[in-house]
Amino acid sequence: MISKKTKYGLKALTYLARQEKNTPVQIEVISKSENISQKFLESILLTLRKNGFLGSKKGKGGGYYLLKDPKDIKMSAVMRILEGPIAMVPCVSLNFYEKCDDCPNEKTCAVHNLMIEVRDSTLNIFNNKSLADLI
Amino acid sequence: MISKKTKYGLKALTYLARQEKNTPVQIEVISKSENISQKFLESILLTLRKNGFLGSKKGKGGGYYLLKDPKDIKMSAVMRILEGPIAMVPCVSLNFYEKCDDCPNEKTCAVHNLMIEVRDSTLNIFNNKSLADLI
DNA sequence: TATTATCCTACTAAATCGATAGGATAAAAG
DNA sequence: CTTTTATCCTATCGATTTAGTAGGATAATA
Repeated sequence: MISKKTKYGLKALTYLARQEKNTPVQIEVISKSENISQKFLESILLTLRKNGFLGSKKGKGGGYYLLKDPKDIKMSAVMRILEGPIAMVPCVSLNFYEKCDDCPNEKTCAVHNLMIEVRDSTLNIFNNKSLADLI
Repeated sequence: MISKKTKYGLKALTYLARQEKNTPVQIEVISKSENISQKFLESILLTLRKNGFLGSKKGKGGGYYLLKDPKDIKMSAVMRILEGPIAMVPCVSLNFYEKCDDCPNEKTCAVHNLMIEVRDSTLNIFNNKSLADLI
């Protein structure tokens, strides 16, 4: 299960991707349109900006806008920023790898090998899906 | 990310599946072999028994044993008992469906449609993988 | 009757989640 | 300049979940 943070972040990104011009959209507008708590959304957009997905503008006429073409925003990149690892166990994660305390040998761990398969199939979707494909 | 409960449960099941005879194995034996807290494992095996995967025997020579042939234990069934939904959002879950509060229309929700794809690819693995395949 | 091992309920510390509060900062309008 | 607007940023918080632990009840075997 993904967190609401991730879900709301994805919804906000698709909202911005649907704008024809890359003119800034205020948090309030997105939050009302997508039924998301404004303050919560604010913190989500902030992390998306800090990670290079969004630009922002302060003051009147300000708001958030996409920095890249939706075609060039891969779902795998977005998911990793919002949700963290795509893998189901840390010992199988490509970007957030951690060794399991209980496992003496990954190679022979049944769970490990199963979860590699799951990771690959999920990654295959997220790597080949851009924000543009969501609209 | 799956919980440790799920991970430990899977490991315990594969441990039992590796036994040649279906003779009961004590919690302590599994917990030591797999480096799992004995009391925690106890509660996990209990839910696996209550859900028809394991049988148990009390007293000396007692323990847990598989009720079915490992070939007939589908990963999807195990995952649903241990972890819950396989889907990444409740509105896409086949067995644990819940409507999203914020979403007026599932059909047009970009996140919804993306997560259906992910669910199907994950389910495709778990449905076609039995406990026997893990060994 | 003693031993062994599961059964079962309740509790808990720590982490995470989904926000909320409130002021600082910067840009634009008047 | 001053007011307005909107993002920036830190801190806090209640609820829930996670990963166990405690301790006794129950049942089977020797």
